[in-house]
Amino acid sequence: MRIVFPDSSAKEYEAGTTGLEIAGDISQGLARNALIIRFNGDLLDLTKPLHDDGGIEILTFRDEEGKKALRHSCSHLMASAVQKLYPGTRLGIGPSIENGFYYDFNIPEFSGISAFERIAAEMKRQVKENIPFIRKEMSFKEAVALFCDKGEKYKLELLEELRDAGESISVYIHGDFVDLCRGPHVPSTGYMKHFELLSTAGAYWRGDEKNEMLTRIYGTVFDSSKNLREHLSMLDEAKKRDHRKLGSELGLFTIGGEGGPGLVYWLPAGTIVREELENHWKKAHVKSGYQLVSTPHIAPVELWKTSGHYDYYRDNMYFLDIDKGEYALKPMNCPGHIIIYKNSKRSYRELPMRLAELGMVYRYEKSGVLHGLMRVRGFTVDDGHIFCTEDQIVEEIQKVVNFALYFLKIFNFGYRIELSLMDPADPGHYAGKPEEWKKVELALAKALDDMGEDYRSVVGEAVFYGPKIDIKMKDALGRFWQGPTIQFDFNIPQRFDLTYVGNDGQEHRVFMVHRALYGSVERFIGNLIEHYAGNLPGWLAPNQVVILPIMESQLERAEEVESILTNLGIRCTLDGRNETVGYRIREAETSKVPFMLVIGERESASGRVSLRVHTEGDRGSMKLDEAIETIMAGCRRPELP
RNA sequence: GCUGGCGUAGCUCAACUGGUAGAGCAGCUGAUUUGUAAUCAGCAGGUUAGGGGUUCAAGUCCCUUCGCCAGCUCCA
Repeated sequence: MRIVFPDSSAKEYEAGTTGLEIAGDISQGLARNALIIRFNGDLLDLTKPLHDDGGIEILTFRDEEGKKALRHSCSHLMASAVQKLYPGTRLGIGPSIENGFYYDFNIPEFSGISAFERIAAEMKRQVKENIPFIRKEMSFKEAVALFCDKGEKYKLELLEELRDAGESISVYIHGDFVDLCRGPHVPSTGYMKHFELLSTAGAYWRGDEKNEMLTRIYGTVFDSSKNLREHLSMLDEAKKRDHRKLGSELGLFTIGGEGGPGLVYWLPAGTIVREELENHWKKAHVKSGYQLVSTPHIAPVELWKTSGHYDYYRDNMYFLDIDKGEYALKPMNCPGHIIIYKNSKRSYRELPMRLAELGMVYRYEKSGVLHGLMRVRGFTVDDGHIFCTEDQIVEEIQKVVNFALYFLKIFNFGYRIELSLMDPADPGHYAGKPEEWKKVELALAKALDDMGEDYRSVVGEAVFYGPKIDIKMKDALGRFWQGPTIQFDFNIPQRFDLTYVGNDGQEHRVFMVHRALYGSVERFIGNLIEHYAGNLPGWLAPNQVVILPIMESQLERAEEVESILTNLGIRCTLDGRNETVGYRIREAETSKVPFMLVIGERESASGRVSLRVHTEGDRGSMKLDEAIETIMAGCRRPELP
């Protein structure tokens, strides 16, 4: 048979040769690293004998599919260990996921995380034994008989769904363990030397809260102990950067408890961070052609009926009775901006009209989903609504994407753009006419194409009221977060009958775009804290400089320096406490103050200071002006767009 | 919301199978006058999340409410 390689070179092999043998023919190293193959587009086991001509790709841990196969194989390995140690364990599902795998079980008398050691020991034993994974194909009936025999009720339920698929059913066997599985798998258990069991949690069977709760065990596996160690230390680092921990250590905010779950109380230091972010946001928006507005926190329920929120978002809203009317706390800012738009008859000459507000919204979120600043019940959306004509769409989208990227650049976030489009199979689900959708979808794509931005189109991901562009931001640990979002809206202009008078004297339906760049100010600050590990850039640091006189005799000079810095708009504090310099420096370092000015006898007499930079250390003695210059540069606010 | 875990001083954590709470840090007071990540001493701090129950006796066992954490589900 003729085998073609990815570089389009080709070679003849005898029929029945396996992927592993072909890999070995290329190099020993490749054979060692190979996990599975892609053959004529199908992912197959390395050990499967090949019979036809075709294109082969040998996949290793560096390939996404190879990684998945190893992790999925490891979930089988773990399941076999669990089933051996806990007889009577019924298997749920055990897929690979980003960064690892899990398996859901119904385990009788499971002892939680303390069982990990035993499970891991059994897994290691099997790794050492290097048991081969054997694929076996069988008819639907045979498979039912097999799993029925084993009492695997969940597997039988999964099988039911394959009943009419008509394909033959495949199972994978290693040792005594059998699992319903499409594959592919790595050749044997010996491939999973570098695994780690991570955590356990409850999970509903098939993700449905009406079903029974199974025990889920999470783990991960890598191709080398180095990579495993790196991943584990990344998890460790993420834990250290947890914004909830840093937020309370740095005195930025407090959430929940007596103050109510999911409600954020900004402490003075955290308020400075917020104010700086918001002020910069406002300036940047004014400069970019937005008009700032402000709307109330509550509005009559009729407004929410008109907007449609009452129908589809009621369960997440808070209601209150005032006089004889019913009101709702705003879960979104758009209806408020609509009222402002509708305040007078609008001319095409006023468009595009860009309204922006840092608007606090309240949404009922289920108690279990609340998480620090990332998921709360009251938060500030940096909302903007653009009203424009059809001709202006492309340009407005480009402007707003650029504007969003400007904000990510300020903080050195990476990014990835997603364009969410309608599902053409289900046009009834969406507001607006399909031909309008097409037009706008093309306009969004054109806007991105013209800018030369890479993006991924996701069909069927659009919300019902319009297509959208989501920008996911990538932080210092390589994690992606929900970032700026730009959403087209066919629904609201229609519901509120939003129009403008064109140059033809006729009324036209206005086009509307919602956009948020920080998303939620609260969540964004959470992201910033984790991204910077609490070492916020100078302009955001609540306290920018600590002034440290060494002895009481330098207190007067220290006060002079303090007032000089304060007059320059630098946030500084004087720490003249009766403590050693070492002690006060340590405290300034742990509270992550970017700069320290130490003033001793030598400096005091000569108008100098000794500058120390957070995490870097002592910069030595210098003229006050020189230190101020360094401090001002380190605390400079970002350039406006 | 669901499942599980947890809740002891401002923070981090102790208190064996039930025998009426203890330390470090922070705080306060004093001594010390300090040269780049913790000077010393003293003092104070708790209805053990709230409520109810079992017991001679509850931080510890049971019930319940609240909150927090992990995961699931959800996320216009």
